[in-house]
Amino acid sequence: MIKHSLKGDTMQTITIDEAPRHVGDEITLRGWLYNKRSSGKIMFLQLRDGTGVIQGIVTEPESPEMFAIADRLQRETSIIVTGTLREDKRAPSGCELQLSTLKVVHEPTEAFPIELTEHTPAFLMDHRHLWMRTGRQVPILRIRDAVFRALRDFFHEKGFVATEAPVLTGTSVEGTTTLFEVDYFGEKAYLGQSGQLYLEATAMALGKVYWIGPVFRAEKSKTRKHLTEFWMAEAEMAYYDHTDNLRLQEEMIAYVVDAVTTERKTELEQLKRDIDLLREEVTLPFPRIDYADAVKLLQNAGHDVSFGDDFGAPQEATLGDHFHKPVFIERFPVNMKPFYMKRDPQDASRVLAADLIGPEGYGELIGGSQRADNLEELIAQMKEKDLPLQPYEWYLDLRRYGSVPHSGFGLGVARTIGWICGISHIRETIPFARQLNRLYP
RNA sequence: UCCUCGGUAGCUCAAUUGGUAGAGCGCUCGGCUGUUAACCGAAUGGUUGUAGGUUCGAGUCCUACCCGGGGAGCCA
Repeated sequence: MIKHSLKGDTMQTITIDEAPRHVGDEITLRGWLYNKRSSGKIMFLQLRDGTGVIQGIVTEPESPEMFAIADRLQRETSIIVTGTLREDKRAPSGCELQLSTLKVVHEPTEAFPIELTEHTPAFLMDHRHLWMRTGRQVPILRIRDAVFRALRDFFHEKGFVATEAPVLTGTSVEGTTTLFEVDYFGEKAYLGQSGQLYLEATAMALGKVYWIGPVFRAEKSKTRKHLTEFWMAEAEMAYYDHTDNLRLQEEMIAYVVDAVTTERKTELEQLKRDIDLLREEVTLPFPRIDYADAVKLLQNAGHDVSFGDDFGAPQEATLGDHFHKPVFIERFPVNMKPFYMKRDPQDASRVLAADLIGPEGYGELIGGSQRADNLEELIAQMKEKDLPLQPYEWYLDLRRYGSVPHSGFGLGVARTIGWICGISHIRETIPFARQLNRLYP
């Protein structure tokens, strides 16, 4: 609400999501014409403003001039309307606006390209800047906002400090083949694919830290689960061991789902998401399964996997279906994972790492581990992977000056949003997806 | 990089064995006082992805290339 009369009577400007609280009031709405239907001398204007869609009514006998103007308006004309709100079962949203004034702000010069009927994904992605105004896209992006806010609230309540990792880096965490290279004043630099190493340093300064930021992977992946630029929520905690790490992760997921299903219930319903199922999936604790047991489970389910294999999409789907919940796969063989993970003291062939596999086929939501904190062990692990020590001297310093047990993880935000929304492709979870064949718009 | 499917009107798709390229939607016009992606009627709309080949004749068959969808691998 922008202006409020003390008498509560005239010309309040409200947003559409506030409409149910203003039934009987004369109000102003500012938005865009989403669609138009008419039957002879009565016209139904579907108005959207980013918070929702509401129906406006114009009839010819009562207001012939306004009817004539409304009659010629195309979809996505920007308009400001005033009128009286009233309940009506026949209206799509349960209430509607009897228009008293209609002001045209801008009329489109051409027909709006996004029709309300079917389009191909390629066409929609080419028109992403316009597609995002329509249908499911508005609720999805509002849920994205709620997910980000829930993550920040969670970390704040847990005493974490928000921090940042640099996007431009001179070294890579896991190989340069998947890095975007940029020219940095004649030197090679790369767009960061993880903030983890930097967050380890920051955690030694601040205790518990997190950042939510973009990371970049130059992988030529063409799947519903991959983007080349995506947002990760990464956390790093001093004095947290592997068990503490998993407990924090599951609490975070449950917190986010609880917050989003409460705050964005309307949007989830618009997406036809089964909210009860979603809430049931995140009851704590999440199952934990040893990597070796996961291999056996998959073998019994008919998968051709053996110890030492990474799990592909079909295997992840089987695990998700088996538990009907997010499930931690823990203690992977060392050769499957990067150099910085801590070896399991009980079995040096395994690392204290866990991936969180989402239910319903959404794949890996989180990858995390306890980090190697002993200098000699870390150097030995780097040598096993043929990594040069020099670029990592600053990282090794963290093990030279007051090293402590510490753990962390990275959450794929887009995949999490895709799972919460129940949509099949994560390109719809970000305003402007960057993919193998997609750099426009 | 590999597998697979596809490219025909602005959009989504059809077109029999190789034989006159069509429909729905959108835009435009007309009709309808409760529409729900409204409905009904009319009109508009084409270098069939590109290049070459076979043929009396190619959207259809052949070759090469380009672009895209889905999936795999890799990963979050």
